Amino acid sequence: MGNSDSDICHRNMTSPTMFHKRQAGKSQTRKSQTSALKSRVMEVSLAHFSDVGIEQTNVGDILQDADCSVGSLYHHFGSKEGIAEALFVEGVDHFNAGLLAALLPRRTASTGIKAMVTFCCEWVTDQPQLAAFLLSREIKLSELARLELREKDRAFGQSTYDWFAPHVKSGELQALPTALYMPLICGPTLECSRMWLSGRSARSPGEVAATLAEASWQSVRKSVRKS
Amino acid sequence: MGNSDSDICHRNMTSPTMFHKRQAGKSQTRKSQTSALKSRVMEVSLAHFSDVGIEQTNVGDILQDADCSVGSLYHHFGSKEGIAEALFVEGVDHFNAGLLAALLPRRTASTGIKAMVTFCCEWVTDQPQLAAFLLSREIKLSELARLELREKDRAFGQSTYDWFAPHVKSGELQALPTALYMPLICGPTLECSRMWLSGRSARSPGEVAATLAEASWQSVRKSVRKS
DNA sequence: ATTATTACTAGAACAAAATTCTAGAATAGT
DNA sequence: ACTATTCTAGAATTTTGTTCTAGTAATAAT
Repeated sequence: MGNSDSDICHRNMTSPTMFHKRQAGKSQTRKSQTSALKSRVMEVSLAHFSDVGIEQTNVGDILQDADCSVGSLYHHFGSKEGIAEALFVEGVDHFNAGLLAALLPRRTASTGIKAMVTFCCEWVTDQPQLAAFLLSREIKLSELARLELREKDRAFGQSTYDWFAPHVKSGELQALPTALYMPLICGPTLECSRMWLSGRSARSPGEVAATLAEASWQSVRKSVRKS
Repeated sequence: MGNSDSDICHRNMTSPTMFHKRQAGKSQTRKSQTSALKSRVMEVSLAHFSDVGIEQTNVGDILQDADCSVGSLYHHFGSKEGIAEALFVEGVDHFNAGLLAALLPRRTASTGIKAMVTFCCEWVTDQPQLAAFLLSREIKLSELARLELREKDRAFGQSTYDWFAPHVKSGELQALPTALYMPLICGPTLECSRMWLSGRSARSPGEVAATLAEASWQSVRKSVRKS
């Protein structure tokens, strides 16, 4: 309302560009610059998130450390939680893929189960920051990401179940509700990981991998006891 | 600087009281009113926290739902995180106390371990909100609370270990690094709980308690296999 | 009983931080 | 060449957590 010729006081009085501070990489394609920017933001954010938590991390620091502008960040991620969401999905993907790669080639029930546990232990020990982020907080996901993740979860569950089924049939593995295999096999390891990552335990999962693998195997194998 | 008689524009121009909206409970003692206020805040906060997370919860909503003033809230809790901290400590206390109460009276290794698992399952199923809050986020604790909790953790670990030790000696339980007992016994259950609480699994821990108890027992018992 | 001290309540003011908004630059598509 | 789209930029805005001053009830001290 009340726009006149003399009304020169627009919302933005300054020209936001003139020349760009950040066009350093002159010869690079825009595409690669963009994807580099996104990974920089995610990397920097992960460091902050796993250090002080999402809430305590402020966007300004991410901007500064990743040498990114407000506009770019909100263009690519939508919000601070959006960054967390992207990290979460990427992390789950990476973990699931690795676990399957460790499991599928095994031919016996015992080696398969133990490979799963061992993989968990190594993965957590190898990338403690990402592990801490995935294990310590439940991210508030958007509806879209929730569905995407649900589907991936389903596919992952199916793949593992396809591997389990023959061994259940052959009597090596107990027949259990599908939803119990993962918790029984990886639950103890993940719990140890949480302890270690939060400093409540000194022993890294890597150090106790063999013990955990044996114990978890005992919890799901089918066996007749002596006593 | 520059205070004069005419400088009547103080920081607070309004009298914040005059009469109080909230003095409804006339006959109650101040003490009980206060503690009622604190529990109201904690109850309301838990609902919000477990629903949308600490970050997404805004203080204004808590204030409104708990019918509390800004001043009171910050007097009692110091900050939003302070409320979370209080909830966390209270929750851990309650859980640990319950677990010990379930474990200590048992006389055999088998019944003790199974009682622990069963208790976990029931506790989570009985108070899903508190469980979701405790399981899904790692709270940023103050130094004071961290130490307090560390000490409680130590005492709890000691109590459980005192119960375990004789059974290890008698050969019923495996001799394991101390830090592994809890993860092996409760890890699968807690993992199932997370699944259920986040809607990824339909089966409540309560429904699968017996199966979990048996499996966890197999993972820590000492036994000679037939095969 | 009177006063001093402390614990608590109240909400306006403040500060800090997240996000929106407008606009310009690079790129892709026609 | 021109149009549409994606991306970058940072000032402006909004939101939200927290501080601050002031007043009230309860308790302790004199």
